[in-house]
Amino acid sequence: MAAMTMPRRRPGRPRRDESRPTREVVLTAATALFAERGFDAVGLREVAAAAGVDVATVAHHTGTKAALYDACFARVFAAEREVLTEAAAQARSVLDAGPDAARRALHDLVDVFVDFLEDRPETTALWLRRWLEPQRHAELDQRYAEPLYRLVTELLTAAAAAGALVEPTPHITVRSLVWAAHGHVVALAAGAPGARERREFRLFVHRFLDGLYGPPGP
Amino acid sequence: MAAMTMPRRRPGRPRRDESRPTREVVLTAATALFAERGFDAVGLREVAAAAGVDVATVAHHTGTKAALYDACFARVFAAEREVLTEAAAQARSVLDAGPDAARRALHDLVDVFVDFLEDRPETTALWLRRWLEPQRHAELDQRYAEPLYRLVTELLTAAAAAGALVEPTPHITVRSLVWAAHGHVVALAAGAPGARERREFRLFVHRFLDGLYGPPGP
DNA sequence: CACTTAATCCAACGTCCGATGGATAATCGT
DNA sequence: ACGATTATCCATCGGACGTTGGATTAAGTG
Repeated sequence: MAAMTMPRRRPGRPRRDESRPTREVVLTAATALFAERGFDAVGLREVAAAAGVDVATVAHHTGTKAALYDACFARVFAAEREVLTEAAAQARSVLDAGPDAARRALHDLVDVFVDFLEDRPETTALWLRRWLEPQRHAELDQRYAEPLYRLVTELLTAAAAAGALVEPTPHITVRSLVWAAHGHVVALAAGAPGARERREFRLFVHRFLDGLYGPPGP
Repeated sequence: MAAMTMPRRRPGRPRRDESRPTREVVLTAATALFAERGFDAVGLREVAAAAGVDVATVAHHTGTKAALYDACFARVFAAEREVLTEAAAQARSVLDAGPDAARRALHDLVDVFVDFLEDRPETTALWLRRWLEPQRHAELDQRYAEPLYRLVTELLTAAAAAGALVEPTPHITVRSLVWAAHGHVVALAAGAPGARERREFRLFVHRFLDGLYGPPGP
């Protein structure tokens, strides 16, 4: 693999763990703690201990505590954006291949979303904290939240325009599904029995989406 | 009005504000602050200042900071429980008066719930904080959250048993509706245009509930 | 009037926090 | 071999925090 892009080791004292950049180790530890207890309840010494380094090392890699917080959010949300953007593009590509194909595409899209949240439950925790304290996350909003909502809302709108489904208020539908999914993750974390709950929630969402496919016949 | 139940003024230094008990003033101020920023980001001196008293007065009336926090939650959740319990009883009483009546009763029930949340948005904030940090609210769960969920879930189950609607997983439906409502309140707080959004969200929920009334005909 | 009771505030204590200056170690470039 | 560069830790500072002891005020009670 391209030796040109493989950066030669730079001068300086070597990292404690050569396998993973210290910054990544710190961010991972901090993300878990922030997700569980929030900005103010987590001390930098605690983050440092969880990452196996000194508090000054944390500061050296991520600056102030607020910058560390933002970096944790950005990393998680960027991963989510990547997954969803691709899934939405795939859904859109089969949108006008008939109502059945469109329906399956939307099912797949929400399944990808729910899979992602179940796999990385800290995403839900961070989103909830962001919603609770919008003033602390103003910039993140424009970079992640708004584009994602717009993406999926436009997808629903396009599906409705193509006659695939009936949807008078797509932005409310999207928002409600997103929140229902977060509620699902919280219920799982609170100890709801796992496998069955996961299956039933997907069926619930599918059933709900199918309800949008035109009014019931007479 | 019963002079017997009207307590004579007890000895001691009079309150600053004779019209409202100091404890209530403190709880109201603390609730707003905790809802907005959470337990750790709010200082007792800040609460005291918002209530117009000294920090020692706060301690005198509510004990430790954790006790003050719990008292705020209990007050808000008790109000919610009161409203919902009555609305659920009313819905249940007309449940077997035919599908149309049952449908209207469920619409009314969720309207009461959404009305309450819109009226007191701090309820949503406190619920989200409780979900994020369940270990801090173990006792509140048993007193408020579980009974409420059980109440509404059993209502849906009874409605399904009476043949009024089709509902394979009532607990998931209830939870999803609750979370969608909280998402609605958060969107309103974030600046979504008010009156229209309120109307559309109710229509959305009604539409969703109506989708449970049997599968679409062939 | 004296005594009790209740509400309020002031001042202080010990603790923990985020941030920082500076020392040390290990690697690279020359 | 030697300075430059980077990573790491130790020690510390000023400030904010929750909590508490004790003084003060104003009412009821006898």
